[in-house]
This record gives sequence, C-alpha cells and structure tokens, in this order.
Amino acid sequence: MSLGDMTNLVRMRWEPDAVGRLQQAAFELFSELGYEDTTVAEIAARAGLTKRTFFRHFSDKREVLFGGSEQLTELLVTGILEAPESATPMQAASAGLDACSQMFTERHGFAAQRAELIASSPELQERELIKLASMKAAATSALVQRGVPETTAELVAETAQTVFQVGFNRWIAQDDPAAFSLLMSEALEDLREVTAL
Amino acid sequence: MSLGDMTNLVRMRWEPDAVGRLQQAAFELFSELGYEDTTVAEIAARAGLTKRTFFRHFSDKREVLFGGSEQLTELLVTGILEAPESATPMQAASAGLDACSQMFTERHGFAAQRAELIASSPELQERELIKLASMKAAATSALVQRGVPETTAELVAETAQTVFQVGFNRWIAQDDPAAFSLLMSEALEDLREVTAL
DNA sequence: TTTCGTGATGTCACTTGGTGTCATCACCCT
DNA sequence: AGGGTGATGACACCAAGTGACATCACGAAA
Repeated sequence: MSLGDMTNLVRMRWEPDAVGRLQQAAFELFSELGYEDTTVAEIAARAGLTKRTFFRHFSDKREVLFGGSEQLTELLVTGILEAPESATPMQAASAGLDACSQMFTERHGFAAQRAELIASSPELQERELIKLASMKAAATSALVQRGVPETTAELVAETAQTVFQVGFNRWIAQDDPAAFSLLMSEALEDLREVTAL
Repeated sequence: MSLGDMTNLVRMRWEPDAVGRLQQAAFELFSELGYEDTTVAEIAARAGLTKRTFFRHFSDKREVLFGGSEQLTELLVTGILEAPESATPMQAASAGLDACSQMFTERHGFAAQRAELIASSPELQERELIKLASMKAAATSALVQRGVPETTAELVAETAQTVFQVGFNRWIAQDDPAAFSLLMSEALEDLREVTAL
C-alpha cells in the first residue's frame, strides 16, 4: 500500500490542495454571483478541475462551505469531556463552547462573511442548521459519556445550542474577535434570567 | 371522466383536491420505498397527475410533507399575542406552545409516523429544521409586537424552541395524545433546573 | 345553445445537481 | 525501466426543477 505518501512538507501530485482551491473558488463565486447563480462546473473550472472531481471531494454543492465542522465538533466534544469532574452538566457544556473560542477568534472576519452568505440562501441555511443539530448530538453523547442521564444530556445540549446561537449572533454583530467566550457567558446568564420568570 | 365524485359541497374541476391526493400519495410512497427511492414522477402518477403539476403545487419534493406548517405558525403567533398583558415573555411563549396543542393532540399517530419518516432522511431533517427556525422567527416578531425588547425576544423564542423540541420528542415517545401541554410544561421546568446549576 | 374566458393540467425541451464507469496520468517504489 | 496506486478526466445517465405553450373543463355571458 501507500508508504511514502504525504510527507509533512507535502508536495501532492499535480497542483496541490485541490480541496482548498475548490473551497476558495466556491467562496469567491458565491460572493460574486450568489449561491444559486453559481454552477458547480464554474467552481471546478476556476479551481482548474472538473465537475466530477468536485463531487469526489464534496458530497454536494453546499458542503464546500462547511469544511471545518468536524474539527469544531471535536473541539466541542473534548472540551466537554475534559471539564473537571465536579462540573455540572451545564458547566461542562459551557466548557465545550469555550473550547471552540480559539477557532472562532482567529476567524472573526471570515465567520461574519460566511454567515452573511449563508443567510442569503435557504439551502445554505438548511445545511447550517443540520450541522448545528449534528454538533448538538455529539455534545449529548459526550455528556452521556460523563455520566449525565440521557434526558438531562439532551436538554443541556439543546440549551447549549441556544446559548451558542444567541452568543454567536452577538459576536459577529460586534467588532472584537476576542469577545467570544464573554458573549457566550452573557448569553447563558440572560437565558437564566429569562426562564426564571 | 368521473363526474359523480365525492365532494358534497364544493365541486372542483376534474378530480378534486389535487394537493391532498399528492400529499397522500407521497406519504404512502415515502413510507413504502423510502424518501430517496421515491421519484416525483411516481408520486404524481399515483395521484393521477404529472410531475409538472406536482411542482405547481409544491415548490420542491420535500415540501409535500410540510403542509400544515403555516397554520401551526399562525396558532403559535396568535397564542403569543393573545396571552394576558401581564404575562412575562417566557409565559407568553408558553401560551403560544399551548395554543398548538390541539393541532398535535388530534394527530398523535400521524405525527409519530411523520417524525419517523423525517428521521430517516437527512434532506427531510434539513427541511424540518428550517421550518422550526421559521416558526422561531415568527415567535420572535410576535414577542416584539408585545413590546418585548428584540434581544430578549430572540432569546425567549430560542428557548421556546428548545422546550418544544424536548417536549415533542417526549410526546411522540409515549402513548397519550393529550399529554402535549403537560409535557411542554415539564420540559420548561426541567430546563430551569438544568440552567440553574 | 353557442361562445368565450379562465384556471388547472399536460407536453416538451432544457438546465443543473449528482452518480457510475472506465480510461488516463502522475507519482512512488522496486 | 516497469508496475502499482491514487487522483483526475471523459462520458453517459438519472432525477429535480423550470419555462413556454398547448389543451381541456368548467362557468358565465350572449
């Protein structure tokens, strides 16, 4: 089988990083022409590839915009699992969100652009929502792994998603990339106040 | 063609209720063959129509399963708006959920079947999620209409969605169709406990 | 009764997302 | 130099949607 493949200085065959080129081309074209008016063939052409190759790297047209979601899920899950044993379920979930803050802080501008693009297309919104749901499911099972009862875990994960959605919207609506964790905490605090009534 | 058809009040042209026939045919075929393995042409054929006519009544293949969502949204919104003026935002949102209980209670079996079908297909899950998001947006603006500040309204609507998702899952997992409102209340109570920690 | 307008449907051609299959080509290893 | 391997290209194909135009069933007016 393959032995001497990808060294870390990676010189892949042909032009390197087909995935990256496709993502870049797609982001540009979606921004220029709009999602619906961009064709997969156009994306592939700008990346110097063909339609068929696009679909070898991405399961569908939307997926090209959702590259980092697996890593983000992993950050979230490990953040939950590595929370102190004494932490309540909700505190563990918050730790999970905090563990994601670096990823977001480094890409404040990009995240905002991307969010705007997604907001412009129902198809992309649908995909975004199911990605969030998938992360919610991952968080649930991480909580269960911590010994939290299933029903509680589901509720906490659902609540964490609420906190994230509210906090994220506030985060991209302001200028400070580093405010991520703070805004998440504030969102949770506001949620407590609102449900208390 | 058939003249003595079944309508007792309204006599539509050709066979009556094309929309209903398409919904029925789609639900049957999705259950029999699965969503992905059912073709729009097949659905239309079973309803005695053509593919083109299907797309005149439904904007896409998924939409045929989401008929009642506008009415449900209206129930939710009027429930929120008609809550007593003294109600807190969260109480108003709960009143909105309560206003939906009749709709659900009457269709416990159907709702469960439908939920199972949706759970079987990512495409359908995406559509379900965006419908929920749309209802959340409607709830938000209803709350704003009540004088609730925008940020609070968003948070409350998001929280209400959490309550609904948890409560709904518990509702279809048990036998009593009438337990809807009760399960919603319990979900909110559980959420309070969990976030308090 | 005849005619006419209207709305729902059928027909057909077309674009695009997505897939299966096979050929090709660049690279690495022996 | 030759062989294996994995990424790509080429091509045919299916299904979701859409636009344009014809058609048909009705109700209403003449």
